[in-house]
Amino acid sequence: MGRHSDSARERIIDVAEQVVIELGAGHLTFDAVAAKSGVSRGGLLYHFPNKESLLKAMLDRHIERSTESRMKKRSELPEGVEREIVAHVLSGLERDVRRQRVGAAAFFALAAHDPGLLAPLKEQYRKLMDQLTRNGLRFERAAVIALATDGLRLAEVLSMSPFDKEERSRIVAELMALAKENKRAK
Amino acid sequence: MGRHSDSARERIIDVAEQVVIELGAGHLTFDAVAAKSGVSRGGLLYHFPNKESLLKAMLDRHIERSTESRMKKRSELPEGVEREIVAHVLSGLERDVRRQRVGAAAFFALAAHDPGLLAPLKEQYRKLMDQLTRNGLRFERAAVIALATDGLRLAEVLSMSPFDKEERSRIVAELMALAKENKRAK
DNA sequence: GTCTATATCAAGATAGAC
DNA sequence: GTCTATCTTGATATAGAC
Repeated sequence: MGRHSDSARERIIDVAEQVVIELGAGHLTFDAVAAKSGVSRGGLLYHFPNKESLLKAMLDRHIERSTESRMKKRSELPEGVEREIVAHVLSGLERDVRRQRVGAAAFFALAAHDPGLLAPLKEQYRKLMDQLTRNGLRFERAAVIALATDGLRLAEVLSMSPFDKEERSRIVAELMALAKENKRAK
Repeated sequence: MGRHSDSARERIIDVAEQVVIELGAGHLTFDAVAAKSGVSRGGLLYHFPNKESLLKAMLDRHIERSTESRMKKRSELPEGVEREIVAHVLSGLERDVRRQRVGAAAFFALAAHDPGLLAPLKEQYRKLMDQLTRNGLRFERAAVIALATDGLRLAEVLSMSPFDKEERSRIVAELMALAKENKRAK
């Protein structure tokens, strides 16, 4: 990476994300991306030989962004046992639902196409767990908090979360309490 | 419902589930179902005028089964504050991954097709929360445990759970402990 | 109530010009 | 590196026979 051709690639991914946001994952087609980007289908296929490669690129970008977002949150938090898990919760539940939706869309599209393509995420999750427990947070506690965070984000991304604003705050507060409580109990 | 034509409908849904299990959600087509069921495409379309209606039927069945499974577990458990949540955790994480996968597939296919179709699940989840907290379990605690359960199931259904058998047991044990601890703290 | 046959259409992918 | 044109496939839907 680093060539100037990257910009075209990146621009195409931008447009693909737009399409997903506006039309939904099921309507992400080369045609739609071509129309919106000004690039022809053939042009697109130079950069992404098939749809799978485009979806992978979208997923990769989402992973990168998620990690960046988490690191940013982390840098704003004081040191301590719960620093990593709190960064995960807060960055995972940030209020930019649109952005989350894009990642989820690539995710679902890949899951439908070939679940095997999600394998890299397993490795990713493993690394996350390592980081979360690095400072002494109990493994089980870290896992439960991380899983609940991801479950809530999933529900919200799919607009099927039944929780109102106040209930959501209470849930987030509970996650925080569980992260800290563990520290004391140690 | 209750007509004898129901059996044909049910059989078609059975086959559709089979296809999803064997080929993946992305390859669920009328053609594939027709080939496997002996019923022609035209015959299928009599029962399900379009793919969306088939997916909805699959999702409905999955919801029914999940509820049944939870109620069954519930009946095996002693009374107590944590009875409902424990039934949810245990039935949600039961080891029949194949069955879970079918529900998830219909779920993802609907999410890709039109996320709005998942709206009924919001109501469903609301009802679940009501049941979980009926016996005095704190709302936030119930939500966190339920969300973590669902997050773990999602990861497992997509074969992206990084946890081995022993780690999984520890996570489940932690969920149980959180359900009971809450009781004591009350 | 279930089938055959067929129409329509859109998507992914290819080949080769510029 | 990007384009046009074209090929192939397969999914959805319709009409009407049995």
